[in-house]
Amino acid sequence: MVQVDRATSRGGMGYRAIADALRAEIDTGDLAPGSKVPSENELMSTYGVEQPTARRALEVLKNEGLIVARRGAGTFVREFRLYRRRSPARLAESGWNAGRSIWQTDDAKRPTSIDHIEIATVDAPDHVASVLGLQDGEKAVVRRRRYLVDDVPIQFATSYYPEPIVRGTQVAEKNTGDGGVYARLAELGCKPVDFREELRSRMPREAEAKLLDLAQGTPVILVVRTAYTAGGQAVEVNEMVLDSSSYILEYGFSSS
Amino acid sequence: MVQVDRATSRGGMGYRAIADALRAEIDTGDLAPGSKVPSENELMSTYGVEQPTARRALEVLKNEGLIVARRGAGTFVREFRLYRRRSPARLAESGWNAGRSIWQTDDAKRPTSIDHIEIATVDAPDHVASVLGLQDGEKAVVRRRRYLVDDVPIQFATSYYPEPIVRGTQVAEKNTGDGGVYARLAELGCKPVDFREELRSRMPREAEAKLLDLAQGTPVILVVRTAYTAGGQAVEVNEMVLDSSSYILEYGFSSS
DNA sequence: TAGTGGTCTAGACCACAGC
DNA sequence: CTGTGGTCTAGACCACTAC
Repeated sequence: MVQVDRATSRGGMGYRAIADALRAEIDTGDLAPGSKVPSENELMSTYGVEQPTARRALEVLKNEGLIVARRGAGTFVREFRLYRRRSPARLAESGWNAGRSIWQTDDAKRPTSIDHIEIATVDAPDHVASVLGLQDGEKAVVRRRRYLVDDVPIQFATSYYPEPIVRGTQVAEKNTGDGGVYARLAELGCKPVDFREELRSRMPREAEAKLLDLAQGTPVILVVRTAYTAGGQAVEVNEMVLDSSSYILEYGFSSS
Repeated sequence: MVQVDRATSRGGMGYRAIADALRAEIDTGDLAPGSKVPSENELMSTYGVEQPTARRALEVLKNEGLIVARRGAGTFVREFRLYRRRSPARLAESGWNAGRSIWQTDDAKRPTSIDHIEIATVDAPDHVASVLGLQDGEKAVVRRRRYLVDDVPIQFATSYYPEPIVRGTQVAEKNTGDGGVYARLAELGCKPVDFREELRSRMPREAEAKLLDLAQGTPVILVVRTAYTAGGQAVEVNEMVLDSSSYILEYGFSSS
């Protein structure tokens, strides 16, 4: 009796091979975005495997962010709709920058909104206190809010400001007035003029996935913006959590 | 006889609850980076579940990028070592930008190298040809290479240049000479002075995961840099694939 | 009600690391 | 050799969706 390598071939296909086959169909477009992927039952008969094995194949593609399952309905190839964020924002104007982009978006007319606004005065986390130069006992005003495009959440942001500077101003109120927080800071003699943004990407924590309604296999992009006055003082730290499946980030700069 | 909701509680814990418990231990530091996570056998007896269930719990954390399994050895809490990439590079010099960063790195003395260098003349992909303004039939010189830090691959980059411009120059050779490609382009009257970088993040394709030796649950960051001459002509498109677990990206800019 | 995805058991065997 | 992670079967039951 011939003994077949069970873990790898077993004469049939393993869940990896099934995942590869489906992924290939997605890549070539045979399975177009939005279309239905074969059900577990169909995979079982097509590839001659049991349900858990068929299931694991789909699990792989879910974790790669290629498909989404809807219980009772089926599993579908994922569709993406990207939103472009430019830093600095003036990049949106024409210039060498107006040329063709690698990825196309159509954000111009998509309705945007904000919800979940929360304002508080807190002891800032150590890393934030350090950047803002807060002394022992000095607090921070924190503003949290969620951004939506087409009523879909795509970003959650948490901004910190030195409490001694913004105490009693509109920075600590829901309505920050014309020009927003930066205009208020300017009136306080702390106009932000230099900016640094630090970025990372990783898989989301559970709370982040819930807040942004992320599908399995969707990383988040962490953007931390620090704003400095002309004097070099940091007056804002803004920690943003972005749904990576909804964003293209764009930066522009010139050599000296 | 009391009927317990089987899918959720069953009296014991589901794989999600087990994953939550382990994740909490990682978050609090009870399970420190590098330390060994309970084996499948231990989870089975601790939580009174079968092996596949214990296994699925670990699978969740793997897909979140929190742990890595080494067959025969065990499963371990992941350790990260971050490398900082600054754009523009001059940000490295002092100034308002020299202040404390949110994430700390120690790249200064880590040895970096390049391998897998490949150079070819090809028909550029449509989106690249469009950006470079290539006419029908005009080709592109493409340079591919992989970047390593501490002999660990962290980035794979593919650069395209208009073949009519760089034909027969060192841009199309392995050794690009002093100052690299940008110095050669300058000599050709095509000095890059303006830059745009577009970023995305997503889970890696299989080929990307292999090339960068990525652990499960590790997204990639896609960076596409387009370089323009003073005349506004695009002379380089550089598509980079970054291991998100190894990188912090930093951008700086000033208002007006 | 039928079909689809989601969870779990019970048990088997394979591949690999470390002692 | 033992223990660890990796793969698979066979069969059960639950929860949800669409008809």
